[in-house]
Amino acid sequence: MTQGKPTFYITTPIYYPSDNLHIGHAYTTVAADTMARYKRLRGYDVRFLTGSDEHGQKIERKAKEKGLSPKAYVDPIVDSFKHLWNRLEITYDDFIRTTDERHIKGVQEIFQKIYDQGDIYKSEYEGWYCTPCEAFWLDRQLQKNEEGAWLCPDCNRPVELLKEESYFFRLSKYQDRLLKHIEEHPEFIQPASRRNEMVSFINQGLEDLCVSRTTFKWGIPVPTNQDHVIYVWFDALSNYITALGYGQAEQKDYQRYWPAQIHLVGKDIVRFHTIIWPIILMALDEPLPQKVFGHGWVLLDSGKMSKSKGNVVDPHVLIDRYGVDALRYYLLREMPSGQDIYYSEEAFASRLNTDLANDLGNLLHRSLSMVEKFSGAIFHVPLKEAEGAFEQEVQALAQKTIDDYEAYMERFDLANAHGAIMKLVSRMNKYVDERAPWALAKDSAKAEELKAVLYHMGESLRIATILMRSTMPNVPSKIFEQLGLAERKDLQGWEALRWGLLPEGTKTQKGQPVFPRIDLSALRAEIEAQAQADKEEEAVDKEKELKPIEPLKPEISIEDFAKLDLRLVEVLKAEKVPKTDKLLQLTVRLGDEIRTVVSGIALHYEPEQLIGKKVVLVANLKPAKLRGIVSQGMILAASHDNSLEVLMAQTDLPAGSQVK
RNA sequence: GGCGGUGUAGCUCAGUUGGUCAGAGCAUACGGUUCAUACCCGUAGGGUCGUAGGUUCAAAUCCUACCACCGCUACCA
Repeated sequence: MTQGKPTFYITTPIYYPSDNLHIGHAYTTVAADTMARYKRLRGYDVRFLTGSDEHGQKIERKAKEKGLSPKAYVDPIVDSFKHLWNRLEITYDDFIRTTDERHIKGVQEIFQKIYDQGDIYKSEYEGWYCTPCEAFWLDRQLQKNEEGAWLCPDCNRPVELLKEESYFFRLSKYQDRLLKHIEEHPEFIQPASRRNEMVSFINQGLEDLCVSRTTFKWGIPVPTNQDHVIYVWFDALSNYITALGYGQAEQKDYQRYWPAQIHLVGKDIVRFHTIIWPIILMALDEPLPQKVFGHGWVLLDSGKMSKSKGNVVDPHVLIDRYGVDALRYYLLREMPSGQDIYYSEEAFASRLNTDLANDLGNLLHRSLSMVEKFSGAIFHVPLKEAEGAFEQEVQALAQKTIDDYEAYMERFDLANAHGAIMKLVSRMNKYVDERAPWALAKDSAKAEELKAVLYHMGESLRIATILMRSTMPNVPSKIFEQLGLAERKDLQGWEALRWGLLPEGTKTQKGQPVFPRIDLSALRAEIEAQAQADKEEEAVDKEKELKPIEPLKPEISIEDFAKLDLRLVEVLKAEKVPKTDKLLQLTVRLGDEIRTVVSGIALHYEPEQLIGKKVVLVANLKPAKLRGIVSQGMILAASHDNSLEVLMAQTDLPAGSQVK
């Protein structure tokens, strides 16, 4: 049936069901869907995959808190994913869950194969683990906060030191091959800035990757060792091929669709997709995907959107308010290729008004009004002689628009692809003005010219609407209907992207405007009111809220504590360490001894605020060099989130007093 | 600290290999039109193209230094 057609396999990341999805996820999936629809329209045999990444300690814990099995906890969340994708009219061909039997089987096959050939080996892993992020971090990746606790570089929460027997994947063995591949295939990592980052990352040397865990159970067991669970990236990335049947009995789809044309991912996970994943495939001796495209983030004024910050924008609300077509258009039109955008509802509404309501919607509406008034609601094919320079220009631009759109889409430059369509629409509005059909209508000698003008308006709209079909699931068919082409499916497809197909006698059916204008001033007022309400609510919440504290460290004895020698010291001098953000160099007095201490508190204290104060020093800490300065001890401070306070004595105890 | 990137009109940004490159869209002001969803069309705004040098007949476009911001990476007792 579809034999012989070129295939196009596109994927989104599989999303983690720990919270609701926000418009950032919506962007990724809408972008992939638009590309999938575009390729289908162009006649490709498309396979579009999305899914959910359901394993891991975090899910296990959350489920336990709710008294549910992990699967039972995750099921409704996964349903909510599918519900959102349905509302956004995402036409995925397959939705893979990492809890699917097919995936589990496939991952175990993959793991076993690589293990058997010696690229996975058992060793012992000791490392810093961030529970919320479910990630181990290398020493050199960690950040240290002001009181010396190691922090996760991702979420800035404290990490724990864990030791366990683990399986390791020999990334290092494939390092050179990977680098060579990246250099020989410049299109493999897009955009180029990401490629450069990955190249420099690889050049620093890859360390073998820990690919199993024993600290939790909720995952895919290592086939030959049930104490171990296969860890996140090995599990998650494999979805792209297990969904096609890899490692299972039926591999027809794998034969057909692999390698993928594109993995669309957020820029934060480019590294995993361009280093770990290709190396897994190399170890399997399978071909690599053609392209990994790392898109930017949808940002809010208050910072990156993330689940933990809670500042999400609910796509459902936006769909209710503006409709799916408008939301999809906005996201794709505004996000510059590979860059971030700042989302605001006002910008969204403004874009909707200018592009869709004023330009496209209004062009349709005014065109049909004129056809009704001047031509009895019928399009006529004009005589060639009636076409002048303006008509030539319009026809040429229509063809250029098609070419540009296709060129941009091939480069995954969705913003410019949509911009190209709007250029045609804008030109047509100007064309109407230039040709003034209402004037032509008054002169019976210009009847043929009038036909030509109306025809060019209709034909441009038909072409622009075809180009919008990949983006907009609903409105195009309404436009075709109003143009009188509802029954002519043959004039709505990619093969109909040629000038002059609008048939003689087409009867228009003007309807309601397809994109109603948004009242911006009302919206601004509403946003204002909402912001005010949020603020008040937030203030109340803040008072009530008891944030969970960081987990306690293991118990110690009094002897352990006695090893610490804490002393009160007087700060004599304080100055910023040059070329650092966080470091202050303090000169402190301990009895009659003068010491230098470097402390990472510059973000919270001006040097003057500390001079003369009595602070607590870990006096017997082994000295260490920081930025070339020997730090003889460490100053104690309390911190929470982004606030920090250095502990100070309130009375006039002498410098050198013990703290215990 | 290393590597890379960015800094152009009020806002968002285009500007290939140096010579109509000083631009587009939005916003604003004024004018026009009436077919249209107070829409569309036109005109204007005088932005030292981050700063300071340099190369060149000629630089937003090349070089150097510096400043600011961003990304990756390292460091942060």
